[in-house]
Amino acid sequence: MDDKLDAIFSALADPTRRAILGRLANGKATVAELADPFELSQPAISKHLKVLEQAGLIRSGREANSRPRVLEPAALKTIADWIADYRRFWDQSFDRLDDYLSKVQGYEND
Amino acid sequence: MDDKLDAIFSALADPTRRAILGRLANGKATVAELADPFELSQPAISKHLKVLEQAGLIRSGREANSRPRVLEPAALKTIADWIADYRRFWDQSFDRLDDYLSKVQGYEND
DNA sequence: TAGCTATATAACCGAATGGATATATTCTGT
DNA sequence: ACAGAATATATCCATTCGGTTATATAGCTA
Repeated sequence: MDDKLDAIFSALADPTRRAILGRLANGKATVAELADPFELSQPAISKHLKVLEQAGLIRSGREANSRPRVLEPAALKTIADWIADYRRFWDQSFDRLDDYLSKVQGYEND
Repeated sequence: MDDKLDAIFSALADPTRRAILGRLANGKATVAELADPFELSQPAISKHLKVLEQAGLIRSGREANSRPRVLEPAALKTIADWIADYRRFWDQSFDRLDDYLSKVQGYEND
């Protein structure tokens, strides 16, 4: 599971890959369509797509001549769930904020 | 802002660093305390801490001889907000799920 | 079958990453 | 002022990463 988080977070650490996901949020797209906005070679895009696919963030289809990609939301949920464990640290509605602030400001609490 | 996301996601892409954040969720800790669970050299831990700090995920304090670290929740919120834009893709309550599924399964929709 | 289109794979390169060991810095206590 | 503790910085090394160009593969169309 740690490996899964590693792969997802590091896939998301690249702005090109995040932009690709953004495009796929509008629906499936071919490699050429995904490459279009970037000044990168086609193989560079294919590499990014492979990273995203191995992280489980997208899937490849098959359609005539092309291999369209679609978003795979489960992987995004995986890290959303991970982050949710920290939500109390910024969201007042978890109302542990006071405890947290006392720690940050160095008032002893152990 | 893209740079900020790059730094945060890539800081989180390492299991040691995520474990350090997990420890800091229980309150501030010294470098020695943070290093304790790992079979890594002290400088290696200091490097990880620097990465976390430059991503804005933690802050350094000063206390007698030591430089305790505390969690900095704003950075986590930054990526939580980023992910929230995709929430509709897995959360039924956003009820665009049907649209999404039709795309995934390749039924034409453009 | 030949040629075109869409995409993948291979080989290579420089920069960045994650680790180590050795050394420097800073504060505490005597 | 000195010795020890806590931490940071410097240097080095192997590996990974993100890009390139060149080439291979697969499907479509004439």
